[in-house]
Amino acid sequence: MARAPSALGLGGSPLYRAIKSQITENLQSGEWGLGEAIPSESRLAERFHVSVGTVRKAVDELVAEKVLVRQQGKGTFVATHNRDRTLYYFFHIVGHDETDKNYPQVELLSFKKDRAGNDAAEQLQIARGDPVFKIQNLLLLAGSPVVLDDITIPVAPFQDLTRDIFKNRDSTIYALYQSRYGINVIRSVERLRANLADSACNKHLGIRPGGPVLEIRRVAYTYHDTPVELRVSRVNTTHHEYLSELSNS
Amino acid sequence: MARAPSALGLGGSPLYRAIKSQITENLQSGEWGLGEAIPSESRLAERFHVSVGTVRKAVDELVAEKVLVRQQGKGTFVATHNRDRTLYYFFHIVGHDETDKNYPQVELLSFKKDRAGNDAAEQLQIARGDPVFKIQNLLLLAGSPVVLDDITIPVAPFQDLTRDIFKNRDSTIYALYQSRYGINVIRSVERLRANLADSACNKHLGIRPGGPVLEIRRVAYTYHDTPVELRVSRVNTTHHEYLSELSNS
DNA sequence: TAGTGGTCTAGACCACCTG
DNA sequence: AGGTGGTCTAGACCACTAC
Repeated sequence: MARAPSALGLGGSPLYRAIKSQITENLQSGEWGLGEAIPSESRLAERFHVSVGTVRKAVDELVAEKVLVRQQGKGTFVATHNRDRTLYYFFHIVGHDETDKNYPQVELLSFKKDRAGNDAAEQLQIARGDPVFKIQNLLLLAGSPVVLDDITIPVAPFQDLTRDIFKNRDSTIYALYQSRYGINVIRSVERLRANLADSACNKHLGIRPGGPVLEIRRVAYTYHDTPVELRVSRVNTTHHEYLSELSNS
Repeated sequence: MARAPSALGLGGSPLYRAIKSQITENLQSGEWGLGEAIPSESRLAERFHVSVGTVRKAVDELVAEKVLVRQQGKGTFVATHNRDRTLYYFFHIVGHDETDKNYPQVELLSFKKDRAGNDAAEQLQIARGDPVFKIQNLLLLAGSPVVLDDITIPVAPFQDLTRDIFKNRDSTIYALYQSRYGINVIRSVERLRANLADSACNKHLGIRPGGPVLEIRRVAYTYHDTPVELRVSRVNTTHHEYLSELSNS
């Protein structure tokens, strides 16, 4: 019953990786939209001329990467960046007693077009002076200001973005990137350090000058390790903290 | 060619979970020691009376949990908590430019037996007043003091631990827990906040009083979510920072 | 009842390592 | 050459969901 091995596995990589790539391409091309079901495993197996087991292995990895979601008896669906998912995947600020499970309230402080400085250009892998959007957000938890976000994104992938579009988004910022611009944030690197409050922290977070403030510098990436966004957050850790869970599964 | 389904899958859970449990038990009982190879997949399949594919699925999960390590052509080995692995899995302090790939130098400042206070008791899920070891460590990176660790562990699982055993360990602290006490740290939860330096930070980390210091409170867990260790770290983030990578794979 | 994902089997060949 | 893990196939039955 053996079949031709590696029939499609060009470049020496296993077949299921090739299948995974093809599925990813269909995802990116929009053939299967957000939240929709993709074809059943047996149909995919026919379409790609491989066995169901091979499709399963490809889908397994995409599920592990949270790109797809399986539902037994129903089908396999394209994951969406909704509040339940993204927010708590990339948002790590909780109350000291961790009871804070409310969504943060967001206040847009400023939205402007600017040019990339040295640091932003390097982090976003664009040229210095390239146009970027600079956005300042204030996050309130249980009514009090806790996080001050300075977001920098290149203009290029977000051409038609305006203050109104940004402000009137339905859900999270990453959901906006995904639904309107087809950009899927799948990875982030955060660097944290302790600082002393400057006037902005004092003004917006109510930390007294010279008080402690947690600074988080995050770069968010999409496929192929392409940087999408640089975000510098300043956190008032008087009643909240940054939560990092490291498990193995 | 069908076989009796769920022949061993007691309790409604899939067979490969049962196999996984049996492998884990053999691991914990010490039948297969650290760094040793476990029997080949075909032998395990015979031993447990299942097919190789089922064994593979069980081993897959244990590999994902970093309990086992596969090496093509050689075999499957029991993971060890050596510097290459644990250290960089649970140690997140890097230089601002991330060039710091040197092992930290450790200086033991104090080691004493004490009784658990309210907070430690709660975090470690033991009774208030239960005996604990309290250990203070100073970590130097590139020669300068950067991290001050206050470690609290229950005496119970570490009965015969002494200052000498602790100080003269071969490798990392978690490797000691594993090799001498059979306790495998597999998960940790860290909570970070910004503080102002106290006298201890000033004395050991050279931060001026009132300077910013990053505080990390970590609880490390072994199997069944049993807490093993409470560790409060104070970090001088003048030239170093806490690195958190969140990917999906 | 029909379709989907979830589990399990049995056996093939490949890539890699060791002797 | 023989053993090990890595990939792939083909087909079975189960559990769940929808109609």
